[in-house]
Amino acid sequence: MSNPLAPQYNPGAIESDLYRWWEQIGLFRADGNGRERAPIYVIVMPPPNVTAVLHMGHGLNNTIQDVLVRFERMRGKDVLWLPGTDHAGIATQNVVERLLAKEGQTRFDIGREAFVERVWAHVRETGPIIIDQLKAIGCSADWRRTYFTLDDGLSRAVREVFVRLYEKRLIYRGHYIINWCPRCLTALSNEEAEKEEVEGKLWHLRYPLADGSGHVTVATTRPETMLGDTAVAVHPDDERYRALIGRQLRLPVVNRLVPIVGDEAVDASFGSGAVKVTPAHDPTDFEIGKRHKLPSIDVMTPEARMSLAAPERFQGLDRYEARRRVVAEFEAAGMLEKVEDHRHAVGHCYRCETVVEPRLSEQWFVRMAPLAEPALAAYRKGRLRFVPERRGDEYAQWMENIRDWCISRQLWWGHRIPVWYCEDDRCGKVVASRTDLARCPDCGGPVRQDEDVLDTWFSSWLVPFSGLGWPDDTGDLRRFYPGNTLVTAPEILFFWVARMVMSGCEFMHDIPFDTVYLTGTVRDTQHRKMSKSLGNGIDPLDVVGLYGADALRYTIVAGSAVGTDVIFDPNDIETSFAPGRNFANKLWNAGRFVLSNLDGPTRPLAGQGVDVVQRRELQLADRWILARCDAAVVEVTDALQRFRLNEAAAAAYRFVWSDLADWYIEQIKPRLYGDQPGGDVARAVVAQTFDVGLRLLHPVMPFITEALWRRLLGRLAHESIALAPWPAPDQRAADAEALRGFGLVQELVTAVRQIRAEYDVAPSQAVRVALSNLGPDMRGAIESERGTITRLAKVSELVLGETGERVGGHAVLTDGTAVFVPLGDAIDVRKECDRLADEVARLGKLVAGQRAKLANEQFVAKAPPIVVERERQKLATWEEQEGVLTKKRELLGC
RNA sequence: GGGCGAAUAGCUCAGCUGGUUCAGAGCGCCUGCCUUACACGCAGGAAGUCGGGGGUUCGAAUCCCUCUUCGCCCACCA
Repeated sequence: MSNPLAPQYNPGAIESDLYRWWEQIGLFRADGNGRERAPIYVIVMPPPNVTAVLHMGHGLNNTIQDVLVRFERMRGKDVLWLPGTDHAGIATQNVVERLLAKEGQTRFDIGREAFVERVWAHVRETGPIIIDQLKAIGCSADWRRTYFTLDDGLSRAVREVFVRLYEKRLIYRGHYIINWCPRCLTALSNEEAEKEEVEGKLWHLRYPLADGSGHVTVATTRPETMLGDTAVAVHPDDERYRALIGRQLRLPVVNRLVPIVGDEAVDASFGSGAVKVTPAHDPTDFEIGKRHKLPSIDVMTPEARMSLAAPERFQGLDRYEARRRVVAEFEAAGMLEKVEDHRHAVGHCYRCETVVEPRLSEQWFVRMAPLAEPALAAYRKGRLRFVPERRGDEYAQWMENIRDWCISRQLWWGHRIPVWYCEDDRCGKVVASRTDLARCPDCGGPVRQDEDVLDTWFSSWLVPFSGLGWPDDTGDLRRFYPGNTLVTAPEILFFWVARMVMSGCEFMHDIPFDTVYLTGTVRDTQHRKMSKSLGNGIDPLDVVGLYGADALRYTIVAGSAVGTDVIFDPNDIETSFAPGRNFANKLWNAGRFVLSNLDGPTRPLAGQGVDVVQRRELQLADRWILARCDAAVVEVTDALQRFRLNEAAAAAYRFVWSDLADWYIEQIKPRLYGDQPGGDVARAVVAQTFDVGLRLLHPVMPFITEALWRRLLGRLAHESIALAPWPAPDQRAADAEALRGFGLVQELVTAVRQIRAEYDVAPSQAVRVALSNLGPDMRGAIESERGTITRLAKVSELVLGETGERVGGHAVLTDGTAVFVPLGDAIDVRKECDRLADEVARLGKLVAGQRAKLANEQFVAKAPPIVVERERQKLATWEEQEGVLTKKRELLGC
């Protein structure tokens, strides 16, 4: 019959057509599955931090999500995959940079309104691109529900939450030292300021006493901030300095008098024991300043240049240039005591990696301790679990040491803070409002809205319910909250995951999900995180273009064990993704073979009709593959349930490639070609087992399995494998006898092939094979699989019993069956003797070791009886094999 | 500075509650095959003191201690 499929799998056209078709039949809609009384299952996904480009991390993350979603969907669960594509915050940063680059600008000076309009026009234009990319790798979310941060629905949720927290006094505003990015010109949360160890210096600077009677040495890593010093602090119990407390120092360079104060925060054992106090530029100093009512002098501009508060010759200098000048002036004045190397942690902006500047400013904060309490309790009670488990400790540790969340950002995009200030000085009312205000609700005077916007995560932490329509009481919300599983990247455990749990507890009175699966990170061969700036990334779409989405997905899944990172070599995409590419092609060709040998519906394997295949019609191989198939179902299902995606992929791979393609399909060829009877049975069994294989693989390789499945078994036009039932284990398929029997067939074929290869028997040359000492399993196997053996091992004649010849190749199978391949005088007797000697020696060692083990009274007494029995069996087998081979040696005259 | 993880074949990694998956897979490598599903394939093969050392146990890649090397998370000692 004609074969419509090309021998080489060509993913391109197939994949895009299939995706379109899936969308047409409403496959991904939770309300379109047509299931009843199904358990509820929700997976939400994180905001991609790049707007228009999918990177490998997202490829990984989304693939794993999709594998689990498809698995659950096939198991009949009502799946809602809520795709949270947040385009504010981080994403917008990228949009802005791309826009600027496109227009050759360094910044926009077009005013807030025009700017926001400009950015959002671009977002609207590029937004769908990431979705198209996710579609290209096969992600099956319900994209209609994709949310954008500035969507009306989401804005309502954000305001609702803000107002509620404000009214509960869990949101407050105040002057504190926050992390400031001088490049992004905004405040950052603690989590956004990534601490990184750097090699720095510790400068020891001398500050003279005002009366000229000596000096005090302070140690600092940041000399430039001394321009803003307003005191020097020492520990009140420090004998060296106690007498100096209350005295004045003359600050060099700026020539200002500052007091010496005593404060417990000072560690007398570090540096010189005296610390310069700069309340405007250091959190500790800020606290000291508050305790001693010291003035704060902000010597820097938002861009981290020296401000007008600094001496004139420093004004406008970059902070590092100012540092050099300050040090130089100290040195010139002989006030630089020494400089030491010093490793310390410095905060870096997580967007642009600029060194963060601690800066005193007025910001909005969320009081976190009350919110963390129930979120921590949920974990402690075991209601929330992490995969891998150890991530739970990180979660708990963060919750226990939680600090208030700085939520205001001095950016032009994102949600404006919904707070209005009355501009009438006599009123001065500050209102948080769910709706825009035009005038003061108290005095009716003019109002202005806070200029700041909210941290992008302030909308993201609400996604599990805001994405379902909250604060309205929607059907989605009742149905899908709480969900079950969150799959995401470990980098955003605190940014996002922990905060979602907190918001869920606070606003929905329940945790949003009970399981958090944290994926690994994609790294290059030097274990560096893949990133655009390093240029060590792989664009998943390149891989899709080259080998198809299924090849990408299989490779990703096969490589991601729980709790470990995934390593790819960006310089060798071909080798990196060869496993997936090869397997996709293998599957495709197995499918081609099966399809070209089916010419209509196959006979049912179970059920009532007259047509049903009877058990006695099954050959040993049929029973074997059915048993293997059942084992594969159990393995894959179990692995997916335990989030061991790599094991699921490996089990399905083994079943399809090793069992089905390498052995079963080879076995049934004569039957299919009509050279042997029973073609209809072979067709029925291969159709069923291949069908099961496709379904087991569908979550990992959706396109190719769908393409093959639709052509198989005369499916109806609207049927999709994605909605086919997940294969159930079938006790009736269990068949230990068939597994043993066909296992021996495999052993025998392999043994003959080995002998053939060993003695360079030409591939076209058939050989005779003689078997002796066979057990009952082997006899049964020969009876039903004689043809298989002779064909696969290229055997001209299979003789039971001795042949009387003595020159040839020997082997012995695990059941003790002796295999003899007579090779006449063509072979080197010496060589065979050596081979046998090696084999006997190997067995001899095993036997000796085993005897010693069993002679050990301790072992026999202490090991479980089952283990002891097993070891006895082993010994018996080895002894028998050794005996057979020793006899062979004697016959050969070795 | 505190907490955690990893080290297994040339490369990337599995090996889960100690004992029949116990030394594995894929890629790479060597040999032979264009056998009418597939050369992105088939058949065969070489290759590892399971990072070093010590311990527990009848038995350790697996559990404990220690050292070495990488990595991650957290951290206001200037």
